[in-house]
Amino acid sequence: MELYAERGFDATTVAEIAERAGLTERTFFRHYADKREVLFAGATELQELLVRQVDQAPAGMPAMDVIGAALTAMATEMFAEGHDYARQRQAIIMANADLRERELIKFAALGAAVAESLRRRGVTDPAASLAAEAGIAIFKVAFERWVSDTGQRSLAQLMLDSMAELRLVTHPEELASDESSG
Amino acid sequence: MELYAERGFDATTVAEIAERAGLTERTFFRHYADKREVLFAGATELQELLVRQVDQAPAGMPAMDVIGAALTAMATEMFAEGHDYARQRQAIIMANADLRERELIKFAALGAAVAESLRRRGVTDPAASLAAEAGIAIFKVAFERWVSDTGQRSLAQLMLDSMAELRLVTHPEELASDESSG
DNA sequence: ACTCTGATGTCAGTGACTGCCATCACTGTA
DNA sequence: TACAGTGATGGCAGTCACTGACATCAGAGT
Repeated sequence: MELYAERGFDATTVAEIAERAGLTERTFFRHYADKREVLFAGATELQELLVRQVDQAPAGMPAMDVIGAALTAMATEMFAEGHDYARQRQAIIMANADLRERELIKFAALGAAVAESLRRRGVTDPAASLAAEAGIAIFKVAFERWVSDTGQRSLAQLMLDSMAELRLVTHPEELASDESSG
Repeated sequence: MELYAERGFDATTVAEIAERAGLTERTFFRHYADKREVLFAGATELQELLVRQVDQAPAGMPAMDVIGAALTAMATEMFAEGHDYARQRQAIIMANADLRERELIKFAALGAAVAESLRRRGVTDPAASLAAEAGIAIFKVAFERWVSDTGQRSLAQLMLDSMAELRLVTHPEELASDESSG
């Protein structure tokens, strides 16, 4: 992380990382599948947490409500890791095309895992996929705001906001008077 | 494409591709940014077509309707490339993690471009992003079905189906009697 | 014949990643 | 203590994607 922040991702060699970490290049690749994985090590925990939330949601709850509850729960529990750390990591990721790719694959894996969890709840197949994708979209928007924001609002709150906005988009006939002000 | 299909993506070296194509390895990299790009060369055209459709949609049309019209138009115009070719390419892509990553980045670029196009129409920022993401989700589901299907139904029809299903997920209160039968 | 330009070939190099084998710390067993 | 097994690590050589620098060559214009 230090080296990536100092000189950028591309300009950092695995040999340098290994040296700074006090181990061999060979050993580095035994811990991380590739150079990028250093930045995405926590993604699996995040996925497990989200899936657990969906699995444990009360039966009969509508799919999007389950998603919403899981997302806000994740936002509260998970991102105690710190706003600054998340921001630095995100800056590194956004500065490099390969890292952006890897981030997308992580999101996709998240979506797939959530969809599978929804299916376990009895949600039918297209609905499960679409609800999961919508959830990921909500998460992306909220997370992006949280990172680029000065840090005033909590990730959980931003998650709720972005969820409400998705409803506005897909249910335009429900809107009262919000259209002209947004 | 031949080599990828014959012996797999990983087992195919750029040197082999260059030899089969009758050119140098160096020249290959002048045409394609990397080894994967061979399979995604057509993605830019697809993106331009989609953006053009959104840009040219009548003013005042709701965002999701614009997306829907653009997607079906794209489905009709674009995928005259052939079902078999698309299926072979998709098999190659799904068999390799790096290729799946690249596909996701292409989808993300598509989404970003569509969102930008929606913003040019005056759609406000969160709505534009979310509508675009929803459009991509619709496209993914429809495309996946089209590829894995025996080829009976057109991509355009599958696109309409998946779009209707997204509405069902996000507007559960509208459903008439479909829930128990799906 | 000359020049300019763009596409290609040639060559050497960097760096990510892998396979193979030796080493070493640690654990359980006699 | 001695011994064997196991898991993590180091060391080393190799493959291969990808890049930069330079030479070459074909075609267009003059």
